Amino acid sequence: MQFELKHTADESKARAGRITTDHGVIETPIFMPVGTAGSVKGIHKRDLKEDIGAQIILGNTYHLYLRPGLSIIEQAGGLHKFNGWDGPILTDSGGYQVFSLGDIRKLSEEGAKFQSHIDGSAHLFTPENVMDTQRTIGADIMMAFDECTPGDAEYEYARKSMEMTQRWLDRCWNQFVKTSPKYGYSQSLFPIVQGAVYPDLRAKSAQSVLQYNADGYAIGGLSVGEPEKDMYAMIEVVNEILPENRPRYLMGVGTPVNILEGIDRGVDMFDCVMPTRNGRNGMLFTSKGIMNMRNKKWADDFSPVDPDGTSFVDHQYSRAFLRHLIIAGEMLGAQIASQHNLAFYLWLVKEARKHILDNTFKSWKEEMVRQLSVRL
RNA sequence: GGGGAGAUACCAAAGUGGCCAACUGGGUCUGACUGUAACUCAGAUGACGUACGUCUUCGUAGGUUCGAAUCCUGCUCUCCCCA
Repeated sequence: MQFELKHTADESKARAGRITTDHGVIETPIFMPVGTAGSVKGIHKRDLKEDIGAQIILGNTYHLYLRPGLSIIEQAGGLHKFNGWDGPILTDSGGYQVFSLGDIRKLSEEGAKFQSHIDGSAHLFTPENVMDTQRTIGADIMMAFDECTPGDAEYEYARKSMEMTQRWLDRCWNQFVKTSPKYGYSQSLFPIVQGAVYPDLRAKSAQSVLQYNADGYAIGGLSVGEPEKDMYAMIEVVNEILPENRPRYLMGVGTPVNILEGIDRGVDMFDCVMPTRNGRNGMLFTSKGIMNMRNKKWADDFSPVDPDGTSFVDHQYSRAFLRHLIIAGEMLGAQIASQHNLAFYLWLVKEARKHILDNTFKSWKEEMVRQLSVRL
C-alpha cells in the first residue's frame, strides 16, 4: 500500500491524497462505508460502487470470525471473493467490541475473552490470533488489536489502557511481520493511537506508534462518549505528531460535521455506521440539513428525497413515499435511506477534496458546517 | 319471531365497587443512534397547567352507594345461534 500526499489546503491542515492498494486506488479524504458482517447493510455491491462511489469498505474481524467463521472465508478465497467486493477492504480488529460488548467480555493482558453475542460461547481474542484472522479474511488494511477506551475513562484507567494497547500493538506487529498474506496481494497493518481525552497520553501514544513505520495510522477511542470539543482537541494533538506522508484514519467518526472538522485537522480516512444505521432508523443527512423522515411534515411532500442528491434514489422516490416506507417498516425504506446517506457522505468527502485542491476548503467548510446542522 | 353475547380512549383489548384518566398491543407524535449485540431504543399520546393539581370521560338516560367503567332499571345500537 502506498500513500501520496497531493496537497494541503491553505489556512487548514486539510489534505488531499491518494492511497494505492492492490485492489485499487482510494482518493483521500475518504469515507469508508461499514460492512460489519461482510455486507454494507441493505446495499448492493453495484450501488455501492457505481451509485454511491465507495472506494473502500470495512469488515469486522469479530463478527466475521463468529459468523460465517474463518473456514468458510478461507474456502471462499478471502472476503473479497466471498462478498464480491473487489475494491479495497479494511477490517476492524474487534477492538471496538472490547468497548461495545463491555458487559460480555473479560480483559486481560493476554487479550479479550468474548462471550459470543450470538450463542454465548467463549472466544479468546489475542493480538496474535487477531492478526491471523485478518490474514485469513484478507483485508487490504488490517487494524491492530486495541482497547477502545471509553470516552469518560479516568486518567489512570486511560493510561493503563493506552499502555496495554501499546504492548498489544507490539505483539500485533511481531505477528504481522512473522506471517504472510494468503491470497497473493499485500496487506498493511495500521497501529491505533489511544489515550482517551488526555493530551499527554494521546501524545505519548502517537509518539510510540511511530517506531513501526506503518503504512498508515489510526486515531481510536474517540466519539465514544466524550464531548465533541475534546475529540477535536485530541485529533489536533495526535496529528501534530503523526507523519505527513502517511494516511491518518479517525476511527468510527462520525456525523457529517465531525468529518469536515476532522478533515480540517488533517484526517484522511473515516468510517461510521451512522449513514446506514441512522438511515435505517429514518434519519437523512443532506447538504441542506438533517431530516427525520418519521416526522409528519414529510407525509405529503411529494418532492424528490433530495433534489441535490447524487444517488438515483434521491430522484426516483418522493419524500412522502420514503416516509411511508419507513413508517410501514418496509425494507425498501431502510435501503433508500441508507443509500442516500452513503451517497451523501461520499459526495461530502469528494467535495471536500475538490475544495482542498483548489484552496477553497476553509470557507466552503464553514458554510457547510452551518448548513449541515440545520434540522429540516 | 325465539335464544345468547356485547357496547371502554384513534383502533384492538384488559379492567367487573375505592389502589382507574383507566393494563397491554397497534397506530400516532417526538427524541436518541458515531471502528454495528441496533430495520433498534427511549419518552409522550382525554383537556388545561412547567408542576403539586383541576376538570371532563368507559353506548345513552336514570337509580343504588360515602364512592360506579364496574351493581340495578329503561332505552339505543352491534354481533352470534335457532326458526
